[in-house]
Amino acid sequence: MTESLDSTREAAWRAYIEASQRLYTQLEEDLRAESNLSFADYHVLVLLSEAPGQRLRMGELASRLIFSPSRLTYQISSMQRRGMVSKEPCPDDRRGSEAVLTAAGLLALRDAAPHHLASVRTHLMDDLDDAEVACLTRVFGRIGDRLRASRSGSTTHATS
Amino acid sequence: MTESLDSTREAAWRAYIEASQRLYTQLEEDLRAESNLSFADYHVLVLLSEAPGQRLRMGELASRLIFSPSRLTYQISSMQRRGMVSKEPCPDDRRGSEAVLTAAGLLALRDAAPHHLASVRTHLMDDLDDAEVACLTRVFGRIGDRLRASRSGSTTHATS
DNA sequence: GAGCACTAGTTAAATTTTTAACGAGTGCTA
DNA sequence: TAGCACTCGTTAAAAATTTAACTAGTGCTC
Repeated sequence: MTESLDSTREAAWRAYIEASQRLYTQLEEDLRAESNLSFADYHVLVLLSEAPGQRLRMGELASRLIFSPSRLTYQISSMQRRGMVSKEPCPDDRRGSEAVLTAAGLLALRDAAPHHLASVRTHLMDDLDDAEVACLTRVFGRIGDRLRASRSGSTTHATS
Repeated sequence: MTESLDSTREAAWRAYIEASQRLYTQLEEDLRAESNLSFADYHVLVLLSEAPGQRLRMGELASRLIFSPSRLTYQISSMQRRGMVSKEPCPDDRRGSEAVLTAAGLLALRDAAPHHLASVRTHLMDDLDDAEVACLTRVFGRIGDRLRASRSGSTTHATS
């Protein structure tokens, strides 16, 4: 199966894909153990806590999380059951609704954050020197930008 | 929420986590569109194709895929239904079984590989210069090693 | 201002993944 | 060689995710 990826790049690809998977698994496990939150829960809490009014439209939240609409509906209603967010109809667009961070949600985030960030440090960041950090930021920033752009363009018009 | 991760590293972490998620989503989508395979299907096919006798013990396969045992059972039985693998009892250990690549499975891999690798190139590798490739290999190789090691150790003995 | 294409989000069903419990086999120890 | 702790992998039920309709609302165009 030696096709179209030189061996240097293939090694990079394999190292990346394996380590990413392991890292994600480990972070989820730590988060669950320390705070009883999933990675998605945590991410929702962070995004809402940073948003003006600590609230976001469902669609906006979905696109930032890279979640499908229906997945987000499920995610938010689960967090609603657990008291971390509430949902309010959107004032200017009666189709829409917004997810709002509750006091309990903010509390949960404040409790979880130190552990989670420590976990990110131990499993990833403490291993990296400054040049490597810069490299990751540059590489993944660029790739994220390109993917974000290609995805927003692709639905609208056909390939031709 | 400024705790325990300096802003440079926080930026790296955010860029990484977003781009990784987007990349994974994009690759899955491409793979499914071109070959009607999931990322997991493809990965199983690669591992089996490279294994001696094109066969692997369930446990071995699970640990390489970073899958839980039950998830692998499901994954393999799904691929079995689609004719890509078969399952045989393990000769030396009557508890065990091995997954074996079928001719159709190998065919499916050969069909899918060029498209998939092209997709890895377009969405990731073509953007990287040699220094960046080296950086990724080094960083993720190291992190993967550490996570692999910590995980195998952790079940056996307690923290003390 | 009626018709219509499009957007926002939800719901229902099917699929996948996790969690927990289990059946069978191994291999050590007494 | 009986007992027992442990491993291998599967199964069953619960939870999460995807896929495919579908409801309601928007905002154009005529």
